[in-house]
Parts: sequence; C-alpha cells; structure tokens
Amino acid sequence: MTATKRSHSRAARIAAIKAAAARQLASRGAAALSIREVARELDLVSSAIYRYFATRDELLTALIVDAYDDLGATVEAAEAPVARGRTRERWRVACRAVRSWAIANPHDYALLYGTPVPDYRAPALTIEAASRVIGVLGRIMDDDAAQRASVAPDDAGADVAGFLDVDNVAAVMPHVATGRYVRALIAWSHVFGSVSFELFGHFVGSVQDPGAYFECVVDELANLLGLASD
Amino acid sequence: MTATKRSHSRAARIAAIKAAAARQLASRGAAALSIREVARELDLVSSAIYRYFATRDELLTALIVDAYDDLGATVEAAEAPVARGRTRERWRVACRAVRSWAIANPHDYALLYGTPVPDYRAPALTIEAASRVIGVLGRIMDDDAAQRASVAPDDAGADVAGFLDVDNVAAVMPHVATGRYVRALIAWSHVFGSVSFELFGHFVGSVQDPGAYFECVVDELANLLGLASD
DNA sequence: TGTACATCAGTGAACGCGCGTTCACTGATGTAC
DNA sequence: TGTACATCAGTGAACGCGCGTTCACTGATGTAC
Repeated sequence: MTATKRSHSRAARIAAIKAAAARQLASRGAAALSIREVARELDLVSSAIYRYFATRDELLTALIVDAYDDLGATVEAAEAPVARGRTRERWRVACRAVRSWAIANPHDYALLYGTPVPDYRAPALTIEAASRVIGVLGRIMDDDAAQRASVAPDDAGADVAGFLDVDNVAAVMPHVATGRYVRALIAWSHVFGSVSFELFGHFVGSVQDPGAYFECVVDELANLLGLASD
Repeated sequence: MTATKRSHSRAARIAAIKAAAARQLASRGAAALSIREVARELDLVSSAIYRYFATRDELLTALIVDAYDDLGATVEAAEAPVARGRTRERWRVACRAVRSWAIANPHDYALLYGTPVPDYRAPALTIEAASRVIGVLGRIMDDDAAQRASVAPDDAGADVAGFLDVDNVAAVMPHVATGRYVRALIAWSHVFGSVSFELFGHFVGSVQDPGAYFECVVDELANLLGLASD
C-alpha cells in the first residue's frame, strides 16, 4: 500500500525526467540532450538521475520509444474518423498526419528517421515501437486490397520472396498480393522520404510550397498503389 | 614565383587537413569531427589549423562541398559510358552509383542527406555543390523526354506553377512537360529516400536484401517516369 | 502500536575527459630596393 | 647580389566550458515482528 505510494512517486519522477528530456530534445536536438541539463531543469543533482536511468542511452531509448508511440497514436487518431471504405482518403489523412507531426516535432522526427545517433545502438524495443505507424499505413493498403481483391493483377512480375521479409510484410497486409509489395514499400517509405527531404532542406530550389507539393505526392503514391479514387 | 611556392605548400596543407578531416568523418561521423583531433593526426598544434580554417564550421563546409562533388563525379563517371539513347539503363546505372557511393561512404552520405548538423547553417555554396548529382539524374529524365516528345501527355493535371520553383526545374530538364515535374521530383527524391532508409536501418524487418530491392525500386521509378524500356 | 532494520532518493564532491578558440611569441620564407 | 623589412606558419600555454559517471554519504520512507 505504502509500497504503491513510493512506486507511484517513482513513476511520476520518471515521467518528469522524460518530459524534461523531451523538451530539451525538442528545442536543441538529440545530440544536445544531456543528463546534467535534465537534472538542472528539475533542480536535482546530476547523479540523482542515475536512480532512474542507468545511462544516457537508456534515457534516449525511452524518448525514442515514446516518440514512435506518439507519432503512431497521432496518425491513428487522424485516420480513425474516416469511413473505413474510403481508403484513398484514409491514406491522404494518414500521410498528412505524418507530415504535420514531423513539422510540429522536427527534432523528434530527426531522432526517429534521421541519421542514427552516433555510438547509439537501437535495442529491439525501438524497432517494435516503430511498427505502430507502419501498421496504420499498412492497414490502409490492406483494406483497399481486401475490398477489391479481384481488380488489379500484380504487374510487377518480380519474385519478391528472395529479398523481402515476406512473412512480416504479409502479417501487416495479408490481402495485398505479393507482386505489389515493392510498390507498397515504395509508397510507405516515400512518405518519410519526402518529409525528410523537406525538413532537411533538400527541396530548396525546387519546391516552393512543400505542403501543396506533398498533397500531389500523396495522390501520386495513391495512384501507384491503385487505391480506389473517391 | 617564390610566391607560388608558398601558396603551393599552403594548398597542400589545406588538402592534407581536409584529407585528415575526411578520414575522421568517414570513421566516426560529423559530430565527432574535431579540430584538435585533426591537428593531432597531422602532428600539429591545434591552433595551427586556424591558419587555414577560421572555424570548425568552415572546415565542415569544405568537407560537405567536397563530398557533394565526389558523389556527383562518381555518378557522372558511372553513367557516362552508357549510350545516350538508353535512358532507362542510364537511370539504373546512375541510381546504383548513388547507392554504392552511399554504402562506401556512409558518414559522408549522412552528412549530406541525413539530419543537418546542429547549429550548422549551410551556406549557399553547399546548395550549389549539391546540384551536380541532381544534374545527372535530371539530364537523364530530360534526354528521355526529348527523344520521345510526343509520347506521353501529362496525366497529372495539377497546376504545378504555384508550388514548385518552375524556373529552376525547367533549367535542369527543359524537355520535360510541366505536368510531369512532380513525378520527376518523386523519382529523384526517392532514390535518396530508399538509400537513407536502408542506411538508417528502417528496412529492418521488411527488406532482407536491400540491393535486390533497390533494383526493383529503380525500375518502378523508371516506369513512373515512363522511361523507354530497352 | 512501537521499535529495529532495510530500502531507497537525493546530495556533493570528485575523476578524467575533450572541446573550440585566443593570444603573444619565434623563426623561417619571401619581397622591395 | 645583398640587405632591411614584412609576411606568414607553427608553437605552447591558457581560458572557460560542458560532459557522463562513480562513490561514500545522509536522511527520509517503508517493512517485519
């Protein structure tokens, strides 16, 4: 009982540490995240943090997992209200949500999809956390395929079994034909590729209004996927 | 005359500093690049470096410019031997060259296309240097369009003038119809998006053999661009 | 309910490290007459 | 060709900074009998 009291305040402390660290991440980026600075913000001595996180990397891992989860939840929430059958609109909304989240949280986005932090090795935990967004985008493609199973025979004749993790991909979108996996991966990865290019400054000189451009891209990808128009 | 001697040895020093810095970049990444470490490698005192580069950022800028140039030259060299008319093959070869270069020089690639270095603002110089690779890929698309001007009417009806830097894009590929610009940008940026995903570990769990996958992607992009098959 | 003991949060000092940059300087290399 | 002067490369010490992590400790909170 009192045990719960102590563990409750412990949980609160952990949350406070993560929140402070997240704020620092948001304002100065992952490289600038420092245990001493976190401690300062909480009016603690730096060594106190070690009661909660054994190492800087452990704290960073927690932030990564939280960020993936936040992104996943955001995209889920954005896409949920759209009628299940309107797969193209779901796709659009989900893609927009990814981009908006990235723009609102550029350093978190960079932490997840940018250059890996040097000397940091991502534990399996983070890979699992990453799957939430993948799940949303995959489910949309899958629902579309399920609705119109007969329509498009796979044109990409390539035998994909040799170079994809077919089981994993199939688990995410069981109704999508194997021959369309490559396009699905292109569409999925391109969403992040576009956002990265925008955030990292590679559209300077070619794209003036990234928001409008992104809309076009999302529709082109929907075409590539053969999503039903509406 | 003797003036040239001094300036020659000066140029050699600058080259040596950049080479040492590039080695460190290659082995530990941009964040770990340190003027003191560079000086150590050259058996110099750290302050000596300031005779040649006013600041760490200036050195970093030089490395970025060199890296863009190296990438550009590599892709140009790879694509040059292919007959000009075989645009699809040129596209394939150029894309492969981008990927190979990235794999061979992962830290340079990350410096160019990954998360921007914190507190580093890229001068216009680097943007100019970046255009060399863009030029190669753009020229291929343009040559293809020039050869078969009549063929594909633009299907993407979007009026692109509002959100692209149409003049700049047109300068790179004057024969490509405005309506195809978005696809061209998708193809171009996706090459880097795929390479980034591979290098940064986001294909773990879905792509087993990134080389084979990349081949498929490149062909899909060629289809998207409507490049003549051969 | 009260006491003896164990657990845990947080302290404060220290270790050992590396960094970018400045500054006054020596000595060699080049220039002008 | 020789000398007086200016330019430049490189030195060595220092400034001031921040970092992650360890360790022996105090005092409060919780547990067992």
